[in-house]
Amino acid sequence: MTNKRVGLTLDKVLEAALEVVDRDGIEKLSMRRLGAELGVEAMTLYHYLPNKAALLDGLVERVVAAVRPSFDGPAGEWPQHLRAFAVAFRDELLRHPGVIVLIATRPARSPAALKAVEDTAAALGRAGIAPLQALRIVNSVATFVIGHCLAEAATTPGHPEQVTDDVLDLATFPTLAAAVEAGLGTPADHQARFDLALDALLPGLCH
Amino acid sequence: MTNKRVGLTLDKVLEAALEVVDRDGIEKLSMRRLGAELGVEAMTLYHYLPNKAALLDGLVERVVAAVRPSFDGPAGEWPQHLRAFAVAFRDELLRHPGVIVLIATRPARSPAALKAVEDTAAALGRAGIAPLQALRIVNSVATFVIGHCLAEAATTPGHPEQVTDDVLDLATFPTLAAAVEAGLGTPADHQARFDLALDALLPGLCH
DNA sequence: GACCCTCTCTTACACCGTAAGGATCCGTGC
DNA sequence: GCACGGATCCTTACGGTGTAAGAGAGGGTC
Repeated sequence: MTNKRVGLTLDKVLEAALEVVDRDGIEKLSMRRLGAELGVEAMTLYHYLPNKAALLDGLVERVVAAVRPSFDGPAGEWPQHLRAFAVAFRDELLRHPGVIVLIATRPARSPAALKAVEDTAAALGRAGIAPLQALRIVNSVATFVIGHCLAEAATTPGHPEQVTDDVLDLATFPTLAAAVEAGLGTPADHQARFDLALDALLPGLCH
Repeated sequence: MTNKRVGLTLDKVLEAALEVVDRDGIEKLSMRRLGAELGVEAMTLYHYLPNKAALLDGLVERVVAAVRPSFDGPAGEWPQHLRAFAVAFRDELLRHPGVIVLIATRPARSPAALKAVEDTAAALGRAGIAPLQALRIVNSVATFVIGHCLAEAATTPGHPEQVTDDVLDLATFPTLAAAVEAGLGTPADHQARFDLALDALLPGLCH
């Protein structure tokens, strides 16, 4: 109709898509809605993307690329390196809850993501760990964070139905009820669970 | 058209749905297709289910209920209990790869699932662990298994594009290339990674 | 037979991803 | 100047989705 140039860019498209997902959830991200968000018809987006799968892949890449672990200790202390990565990864995932399932589902294979993995694994290699074992360690930490964040985001405030759902039957589920009473499912609990498991996993991975 | 009674049941519907997912993948599960599978129109299914979400929840419940950890050691050795649960859970998830993402996304809140959690947590409680801590431990193991299986199923043969994708550039990703050469991404590697992380996690959770 | 409840179907609506092709704009070469 | 060509945007259309609304058939009970 209007046919006015909007000055679109793949980057702008992805940014708008991430905005939609963060605001309305992943299930509300459609080509038509994203187009409307950008003041453009849905089909216009296909000038920047071959299909919707590429859009989702772009979101994954964008979020993964934003993970910036900050650890400036000596290169030899790779457990701390892994911990910094895990913490930074979780922080970024929780910033974009709707994208977590995408990350869990379509592993990032972009050069940037592969480079991050390669660098971390190479650091382990310099500590005398064989490549296969190094990648198992890195992947273990990554999948742990993803699994944790999926659970955390699924029971985080704003999401439908908490663990503390309806009244938990004290008689049939006493332990569960007591745990909910003690704070199960709260943000602090998620943080504590993350720390608990990470502190268990990391030392163990250094056999 | 035919309007013949088929003798449908919620159980039969769920079973057929699981069959479709196992055979064709979760994205091919639609009400119309499921109806066709059962010799019925799509809308007929709504006599057994309020909506599609309930169908997916039913699938989750069905798969979760099939997890039957077998450990007959003394009740006190709860780390072995948790290990048996983790192994049985993974086995069942890998039997239904299409359902994993559902399980990761919509936590099971059925009485049966809650009872399984309650029982495990209660066992930890008998070992002197506080309810909140017990549930953190149980949840840590569960989310770990889910995260691992998501990654495993996403790179399992039959799924699109392996890690060993195109030729991995030996120059830019030497560690990665070496790991792939050594068997990264094979079923044996996934098993090894699962064992590695589980052996790291469990002793650590017993602080 | 009359009734009612259970089961099934038909129709319809609003949404989805995207294939195909037309319209407009703009930079470049003549 | 002007024509051309590619980049950008739109329109239309097709087959798919979940599901709301209501019609109609089957079988059990009075």
